[in-house]
Amino acid sequence: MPHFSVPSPMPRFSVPPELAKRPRGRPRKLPGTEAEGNRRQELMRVAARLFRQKGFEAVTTRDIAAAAGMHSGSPFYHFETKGVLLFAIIQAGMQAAIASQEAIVRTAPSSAVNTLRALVRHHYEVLLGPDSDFIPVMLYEGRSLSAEQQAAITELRKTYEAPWVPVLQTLAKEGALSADPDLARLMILGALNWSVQWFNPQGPASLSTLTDQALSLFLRTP
Amino acid sequence: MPHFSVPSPMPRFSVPPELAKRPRGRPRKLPGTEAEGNRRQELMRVAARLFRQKGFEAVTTRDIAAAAGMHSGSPFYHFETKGVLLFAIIQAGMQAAIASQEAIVRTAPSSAVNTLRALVRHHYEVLLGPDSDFIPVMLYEGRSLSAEQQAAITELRKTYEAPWVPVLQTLAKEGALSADPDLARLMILGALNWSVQWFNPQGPASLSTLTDQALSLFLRTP
DNA sequence: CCTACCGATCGGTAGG
DNA sequence: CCTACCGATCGGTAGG
Repeated sequence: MPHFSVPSPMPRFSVPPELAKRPRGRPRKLPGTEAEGNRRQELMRVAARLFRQKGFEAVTTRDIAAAAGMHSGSPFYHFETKGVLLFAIIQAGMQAAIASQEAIVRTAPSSAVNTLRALVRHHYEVLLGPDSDFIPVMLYEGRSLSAEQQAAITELRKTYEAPWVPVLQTLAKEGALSADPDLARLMILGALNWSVQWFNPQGPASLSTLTDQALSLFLRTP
Repeated sequence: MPHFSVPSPMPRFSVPPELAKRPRGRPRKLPGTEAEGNRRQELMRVAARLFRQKGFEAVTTRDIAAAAGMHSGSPFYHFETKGVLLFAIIQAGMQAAIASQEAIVRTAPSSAVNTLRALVRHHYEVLLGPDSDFIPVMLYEGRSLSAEQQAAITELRKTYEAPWVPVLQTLAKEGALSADPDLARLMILGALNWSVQWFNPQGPASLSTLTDQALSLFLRTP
């Protein structure tokens, strides 16, 4: 007699589909079930970190589940598909970045130069600051979204970039910026976004240094 | 009697491994078998286009085979693994870019500003010109390489960026560049590399326009 | 380079 | 959220 009894597998009959129907999937979120929202946000946090590190396609839903301390099927309780999870991350990241940027623009508009400085500094924070994986995921994994999802994110990007437009136009008029403001915006944001590829938080350059150097590079201050 | 005879499947016996051994895989390339090199390059070309469009992980070896007009197993006659194919693309792209850049630097060194202009223009060509998928694949898919492969590519990148260093140092000394030359290099290359994300060949801006605008943005020419 | 295949893995799901 | 599973697909391979 073996000490451990092997659990005899229940025979699985294939259930006729018409009898198998019953409501499934995520129940509507009840107000007050805070804990569920916490698990959802935890999933987004760990998934964003993995997506940033290895890329959306290279990360499996099992990786994500394990990183969140769940079993393999459980992420699908919170997100219908892996793609919906990616979209939730990117959308939340953009909404947060838009909100914090707006707060900054509202409180620091002494001059066009200083406004640009605040925008650049904030952008670096969003890209490179602690716990900031959502925007890098948008920048480098947005391609994996569906066309409709991409269109929605494009709208958020326009909203995010909107405050940059008048500032760069003003600087061009003042002679501090010597390029077409629209192209300058694309080039400046490109220079900043690329820092995700090489920035080392343990390195010598701080976000303040990067901001100062970027302003020096792009603007001619007399 | 059915009109079409169903091919009776040959029973497949599992062959004892010690009897199944015989030389397999890519035969050594004989000198003169030009056609084989052509197929290999064609595979690299179509794979690079697909990798750029959809990302390395999202492209299957079957996609690549179909795009090259082959059957699903045939790419593995030319490349041991999908990863080796990616590495071949990136390595070839870097070697070609280093060679063409060197030719440019050798023939146009009238001044530091003009040398930078030639470097920028050449870099745009490599990123956005016709049939130029290899470098964008390096920029955005290099993460899928193994650590050793990445180290090899990093060496090639250093070689590629080497001519930029003295030019930017000279411009800084001349007062035409107002930022640390090393950070400036990272930011300028970032601004250029990001153009892969938004540049539209059918749009209004030509590569010459981009080059002029970039120089105006980064340099203060009196 | 084709044919025919395999083991592993993956996103996702039924049912609880 | 767990258990137990499935169909599809994927990179890769033996043999020719």
